[in-house]
Amino acid sequence: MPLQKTTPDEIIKHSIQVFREKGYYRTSMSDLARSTGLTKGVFYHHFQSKEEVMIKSLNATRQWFDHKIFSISYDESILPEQRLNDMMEVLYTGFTRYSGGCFFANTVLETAHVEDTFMDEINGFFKSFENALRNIYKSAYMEKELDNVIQQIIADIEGTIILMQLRKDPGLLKTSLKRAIKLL
Amino acid sequence: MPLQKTTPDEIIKHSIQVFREKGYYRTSMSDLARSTGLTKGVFYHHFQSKEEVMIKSLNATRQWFDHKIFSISYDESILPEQRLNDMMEVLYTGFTRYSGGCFFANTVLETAHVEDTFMDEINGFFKSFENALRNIYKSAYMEKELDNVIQQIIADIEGTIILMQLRKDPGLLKTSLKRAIKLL
DNA sequence: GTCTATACACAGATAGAC
DNA sequence: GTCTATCTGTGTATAGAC
Repeated sequence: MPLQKTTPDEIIKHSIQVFREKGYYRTSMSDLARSTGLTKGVFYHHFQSKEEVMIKSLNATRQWFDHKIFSISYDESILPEQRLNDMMEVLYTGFTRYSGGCFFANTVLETAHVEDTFMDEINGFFKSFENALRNIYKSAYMEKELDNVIQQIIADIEGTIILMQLRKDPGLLKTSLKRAIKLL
Repeated sequence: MPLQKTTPDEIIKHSIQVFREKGYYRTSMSDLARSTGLTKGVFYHHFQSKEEVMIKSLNATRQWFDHKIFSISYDESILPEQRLNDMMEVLYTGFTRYSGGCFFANTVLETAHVEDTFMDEINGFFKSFENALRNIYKSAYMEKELDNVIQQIIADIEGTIILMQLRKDPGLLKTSLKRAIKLL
């Protein structure tokens, strides 16, 4: 079994960070290759196109959110209030530990009016986000009002992530997440 | 007095729309020229660089918001509730009449981690937005809570504009603006 | 003033030496 | 597998004919 210096997973991990910061169009294949210490030639040995790297980056990020964050919502052994607290805590880390804000929001704004190549992955993320919140807030709101509250929370968080990057102040996100907790 | 086929104002007006939809980096000088029916050569006769066109586009948009929307907040001859209603009505139009969402939010996410060329214009817009809201909500909230409410409203609106473009449903923005009105 | 041609850099992607 | 060289397209920007 031969040793492999660079696994696809490792390349994707670095690519995610570059895409998050620079965006899809502004990121070049050289940028992606360099971020893992590879040359373009080697990089193209692992992936066929920039589009493929992007889709796999979005998908890996989506899976990370599903497993590490949204899954908390469905752990019935814990009280809803505590689940929400835990989820918001990890959400904060997910959006601030590395720079670049929300990978999916960035990609919507960048590509929505140019191509719909990435819409499936993006829609999947926001559906999961919605469902996770819905599962927690459903006990506190009637069906009609529930949609509105979920919408408000996600909008507040995503909007705050914009302001956070503008002001370079992660503290803003903390207060946004507190507003969400207050709504339960 | 010679007739001029294309005024700088007209070029900027078209450029704004292209930038809003495609983003700064994805937009080429050919795109900008074509949007006003000019060739690249003529276009470069009017503007020196893409950066210059972008800054003038942001600035013109900022002035439009100042004059047409934010100014409503300071018209003391009208009741605060009515001023807020009017402002939200025009805000809705400003963000939905043409596609591309919020020019400034788009540009923050696209450029914030690449260059700070446009940060002055962007910061100016959000400061004006904040001040206009502050002037209306100041009577309803104590200084400490006021900041939080303003932050929440802007984040809600900007976040909703993302979701609106994802779902292609302008109705979402209507409900977001209603939430803002409810907070007064 | 307007258009054509073009310089130059860099993008995505491929070929082929080692 | 890794690297270098290269193809092809397109980007920003400029020069110069008309």
